[in-house]
Amino acid sequence: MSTVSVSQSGQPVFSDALHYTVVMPELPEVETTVAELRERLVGRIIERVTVSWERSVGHPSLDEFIPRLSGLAVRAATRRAKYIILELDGGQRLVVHLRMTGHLLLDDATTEQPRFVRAVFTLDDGRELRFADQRKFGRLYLVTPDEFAAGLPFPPLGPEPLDDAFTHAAFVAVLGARRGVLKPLLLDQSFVAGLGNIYADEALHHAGLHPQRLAQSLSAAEVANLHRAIRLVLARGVASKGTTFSTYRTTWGLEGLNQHNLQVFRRSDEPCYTCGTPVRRVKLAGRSTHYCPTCQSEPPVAQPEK
DNA sequence: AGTAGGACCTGGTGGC
DNA sequence: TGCCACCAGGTCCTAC
Repeated sequence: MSTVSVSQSGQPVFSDALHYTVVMPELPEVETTVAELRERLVGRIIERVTVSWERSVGHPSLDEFIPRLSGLAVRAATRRAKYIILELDGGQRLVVHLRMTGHLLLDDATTEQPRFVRAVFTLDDGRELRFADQRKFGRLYLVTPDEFAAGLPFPPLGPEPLDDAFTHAAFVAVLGARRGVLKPLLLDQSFVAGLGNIYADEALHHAGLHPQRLAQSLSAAEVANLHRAIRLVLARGVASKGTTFSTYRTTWGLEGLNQHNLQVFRRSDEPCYTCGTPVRRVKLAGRSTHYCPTCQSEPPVAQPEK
C-alpha cells in the first residue's frame, strides 16, 4: 500500500496516492506498474481525457484519441514486453510505452499535478490517471480490437522470458537463429522481450559472460547459464518491485528495491561482490555497459579490430 | 542479418 | 556565477 502524506501547511492529503519514481522502466518495472493498475484502476470509467503534449499520442490522431476514450471502462490491465495494455469496453486497448522517463500516476484529482504531465485521464471516482514523462519519449496508443488482433501497436517481439513457455529449449531455438555480440542482442526486443540496459548487464554478469562475446560462440553450458540468468534477474526484479534510481524522495512515493540486488549496473570502479575486481564500464552499441573483467572473462576469440 | 549513427527529448553535471 | 557541451538510454529510422 502507498503511504499517506499529511501536510500541516495547507497541502492536500494524498490518500490512495500511487506514485512511481522508477527510472528506465524494463520488464520488472512495467510488471510492477501493471500489477498496481490491475488492483486500483480496473473497473473505473474514463470520463475525460486531456493531452498537453500531442506527440505523446502515437495512434490514432488526437482528434480521434480523446473522444473514443471518453466513457469507456477499464476491464483489464496486462503486459507484453515493456508495453502496458489496458483493455477497455468493446475490446479497444489503451497501450502505454513508458520508454525512458514515463510514469503512470494514480492520484486524487484535487492533488497538485506532478511535473512533466503529458496526458490526464479523469476517472469516475474523483481520481486521475496521469501520464508524466520528462523527456517525452513515452507513447500512448489506442487500438481497435481488429488492430490489436493484427498486432498493433507492437513491433516484432520475442518471447516473454518469464513465461513457462520460455524453456531452455525455447531459448536455444531463438538463440540458434541469431548471430552477433551478446549485449546488443539482449537489448533487441525481437530476440527476447523485456530486457533493457540494467537487466541485460545483470544477466550477463550472473551468467559469467563477457558482453562482447558472440552469440554463436557460446557452449551448451553457457547457453544454459544465460537462459537461467535472464529469468533469475528478471524474476528477482519483479519480486523487488523494480529498480529505482530516484534523485528525490517523497514520503508517499512507492519505490522499488532491486537496486540493492544489482551486481554491476552503475557500479563502475566499485569492487565486484564476487571477486573484488573493480567493475568496468565501457560503451557498447551506444550503451553504457558494466561488467566484471574477472568473472566475465574476455572473449576467447579475438574481436576483429585495429 | 548485422552494425553504426542520428533522431527524439530535457534536466543534471562538469569543465572552463 | 554563467555558459555550454555532454550525458542518460528505449526505440525507430536510415545507411552501409
